This record gives sequence, structure tokens and C-alpha cells, in this order.
Amino acid sequence: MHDPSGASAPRIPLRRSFYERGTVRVAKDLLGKLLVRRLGATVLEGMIVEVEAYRGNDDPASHAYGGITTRNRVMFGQPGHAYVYFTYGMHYCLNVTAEPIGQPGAVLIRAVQPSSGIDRMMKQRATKRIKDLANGPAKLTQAFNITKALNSYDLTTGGKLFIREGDNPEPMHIVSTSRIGIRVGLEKPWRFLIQDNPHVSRQ
DNA sequence: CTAAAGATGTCCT
DNA sequence: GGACATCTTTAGA
Repeated sequence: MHDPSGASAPRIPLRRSFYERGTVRVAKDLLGKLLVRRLGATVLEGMIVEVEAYRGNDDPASHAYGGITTRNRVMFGQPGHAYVYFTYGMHYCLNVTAEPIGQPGAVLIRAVQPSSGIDRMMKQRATKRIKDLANGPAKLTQAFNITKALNSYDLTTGGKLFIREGDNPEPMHIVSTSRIGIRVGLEKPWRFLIQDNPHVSRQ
């Protein structure tokens, strides 16, 4: 089928099967995808350029390491849902759940490269530099107006929040490093970013 | 019930 | 490179 808009990828959300895989694999595959947020008639979009994988059992840095709690229960549920948590008394962070039901796993979205709705993001962030709009896990939730209200939201319905393929996917080099802001689990190289992309939180 | 840490961002020197 | 804001969640008494 020919898409009259010229886009090479349909504007539909990634399927459940994308998320129902190992957390690390899902994390790598999320790079280059587009995070989409609908705010009424406004649509905010940005390419995912940096992520981190967290899972349970063998990962002491994960919120799910100590077993299920009120906060982390979404990580144990159906894959393809948003896990949004509040931290440092003022910040929200967005994760997407992975792994089959009953097995905890989530990918922290650490940075996106804004592509649509930039004016709106600037209002929400009080910044005019595009590079500073969403180059950090709490910066992007502020730019995209993502709060605890979206915790457990289903990302496969194409509603207020979802992830889709990029319009013009380009070849990219993926770099892996130790995760940021944790004190344990530093030996696992589960932070993934697009090499040389200026919109990541740190090089 | 109480205490301490936290998957951070911003401003300052 | 370091201080600090700010408060939920969690673990432990």
C-alpha cells in the first residue's frame, strides 16, 4: 500500500509483541523510535536517543529487585504499559514495561530528540534551547507533560501516549555504557544511546 | 511510626 | 565540581 503522506512508516503504535521480549533487547530496539504524546489537538513527538534497561531478580539497581510493591507493580504486569514514578520530591520518570506478564522489566526513557510540538515543549519547560528540552529522564516528562496520571497507561492503543516507528529511519551506531544515577548494578552495561547524537543527557 | 534514600535538575562557584 | 530543593516510597523498629 502506498502512503499518500510519503511517510515510510505508519503512524500506529508498536504492538504488544514488541514489548513482550527481554528488557535489554527491547531497550536497544527503542532507539530511533518516536515517542508520541497527544495533548488535546496538540501532538508532541520526539525520537528516542537514550534508554536504560532495568529488570528484576538479577538486577540490584531495579525497583523490582526486592519483589512486588505498590509502586513497582506495573513492572510485573502486561508488557507495553507506562511505568511512571516520582522521585527526588519533584521529578517524574517514564519507563515502558517489557517481559511477559509476571516477569518484571522496564526501560527508562532517558532522552528524546524533539521533532514535533516544540513550541508547546518550550512552554512546559521554560527553555528555548531545543537541546535542553528533553535531554534527561525528568526533563522529557516535563516537556511531554507526563505525570503519575499516566502510570500503567497502555501504550498499544494509540491514545494519549504511545511509541511508533520513525518516519525516516537512518542507520545508527548504538553505544552501551553503565547506567547513570545508581549505586549498584554498575557492572551491567545497560544504558544505550545513539552515538554522537547531541540530544542525549551525557556523552 | 520514623528515618533515610532516591533511575534528577538547576543554580552557583 | 558541588550544594540544594523537595516529598514519596520503602525498610525497619
